[in-house]
Amino acid sequence: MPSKKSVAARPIKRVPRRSVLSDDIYEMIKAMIFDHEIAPGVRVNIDALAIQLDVSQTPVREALARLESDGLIAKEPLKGYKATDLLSLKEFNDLFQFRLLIEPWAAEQAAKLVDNTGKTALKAEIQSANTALKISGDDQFQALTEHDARFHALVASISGNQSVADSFERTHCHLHLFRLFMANRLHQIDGESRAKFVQELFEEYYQVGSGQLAIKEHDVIAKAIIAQNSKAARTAMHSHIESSLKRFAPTAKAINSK
Amino acid sequence: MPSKKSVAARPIKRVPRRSVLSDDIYEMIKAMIFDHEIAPGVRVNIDALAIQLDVSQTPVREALARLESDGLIAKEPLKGYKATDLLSLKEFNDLFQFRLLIEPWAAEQAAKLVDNTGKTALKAEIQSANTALKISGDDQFQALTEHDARFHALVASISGNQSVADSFERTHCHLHLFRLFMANRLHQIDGESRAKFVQELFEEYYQVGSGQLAIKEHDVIAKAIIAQNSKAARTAMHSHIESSLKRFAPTAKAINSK
DNA sequence: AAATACTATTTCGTATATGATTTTACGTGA
DNA sequence: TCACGTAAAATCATATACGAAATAGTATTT
Repeated sequence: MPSKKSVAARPIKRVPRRSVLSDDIYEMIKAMIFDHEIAPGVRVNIDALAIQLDVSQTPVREALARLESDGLIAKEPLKGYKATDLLSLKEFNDLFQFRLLIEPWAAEQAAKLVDNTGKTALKAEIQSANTALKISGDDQFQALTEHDARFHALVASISGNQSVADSFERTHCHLHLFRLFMANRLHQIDGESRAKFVQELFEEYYQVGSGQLAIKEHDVIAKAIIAQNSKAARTAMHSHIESSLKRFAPTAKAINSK
Repeated sequence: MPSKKSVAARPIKRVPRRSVLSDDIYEMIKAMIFDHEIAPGVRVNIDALAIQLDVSQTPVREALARLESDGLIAKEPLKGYKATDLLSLKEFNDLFQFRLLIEPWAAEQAAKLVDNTGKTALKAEIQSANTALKISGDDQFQALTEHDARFHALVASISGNQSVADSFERTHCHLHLFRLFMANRLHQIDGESRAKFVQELFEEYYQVGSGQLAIKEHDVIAKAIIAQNSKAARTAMHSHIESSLKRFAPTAKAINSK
């Protein structure tokens, strides 16, 4: 009797769930940290989080263990997990110094090793940045930040060195920068003392100015890599990171002197 | 009635368990990977591991999630965890390239920023290396490897840049190198064809030669840092990593062409 | 009134049980 | 003999329940 059954069973598309629940939970919690739904320094209650996400504790625990490894969550034994604090000014500078050590080299290697697939990917990413620039309103900074993260990860991956690419990704630098930015913006809302100063700084400088500048610098880097000009790629990446540091420094300072 | 009880309860030393079980399990599993109790590429059965370590599945899962983040364990959804394969020749070279990017810089910074605490720690670590050299037999290589890992981590930490120190630690480079070495040695036992070649290579070259050479190079680096000669520290670290690469390359090649 | 001790509540850590998916083994048929 | 299919075993993923530890709050004592 089963011959017909096997035929009948065929159409049932076996989609072997590509991701498991704990992976989804990991991404969800990361997103919650990203947009300050879980604020820096705030305790994370496993029970409450499990209830909120409507799952059991087990996948939440696995996700938190990974996030701890990532340095996004800190664990105090027998006390609980808490979101890590925002970058101090020193950590902020250290992070950029680290990037200066590996990213210019990565860009140089990328220029040496890039193939057609890589060139296409770079062009596509630059294209998506230009699209992001046309977005207006609140989402623009997030769109630009996401492009930024993807672009730098792409260059690192084209460099061909997995160790370098991994170490860069694990800094989660764009996540940290976005958290700084968000914290600053949130901070303005209640403490309106320096409102004018910071308001201008962001609405003007970051959303438009910095965004466009960063995109233009990305463009220079991408063109150098595509042209396989390794020296140009290296120096373009170097100065991009340095000017990025300069653009973000006021934010980092403002937060740390709050 | 409880006054006497409180007095009686006093002597019970409250040792607030400094580490939690899942952390211990994490270290245990890492150690099992380290000495090939869990061989590269082999599936890790959660149930069996939990029974073997005499704990429940929960801490094992948390530990495996962290090890996955570390790149020591790979996860295939709904299939299970498996120990990552040994470094390919390319990964081996990439890893050393990565180290060349950050460690010479770290040594340079360490020389600039080192304080008395750091100097003392460096001297102590060099001392422990000389002790390790006096060990005879099977444990010597492990002792030297452990010193090696500690020394490089120490320099990275003295550099003062947490991002750099973290990214270095997370490469687990000494763990990977030791696994390569162990695999090579284990491989010789059954496949005795190239036994003489490899036997000599290790008993002679690595256990004595490479060990002593590495220690001497460490000594040069340590002295440069203590003398706060940053340029010397940088170049010493650079050439140390390069000669380390040369010493280990035959092992990496032998394994990958097995 | 202040400090200490005790109790209660919350929260974490661990263990066990259940359901879903995959792998393996076996048997039937070509 | 090989291929296909079914069934059983193993294993992963998730949920729930229980026990232990820490914090907070309250009461009592000095």
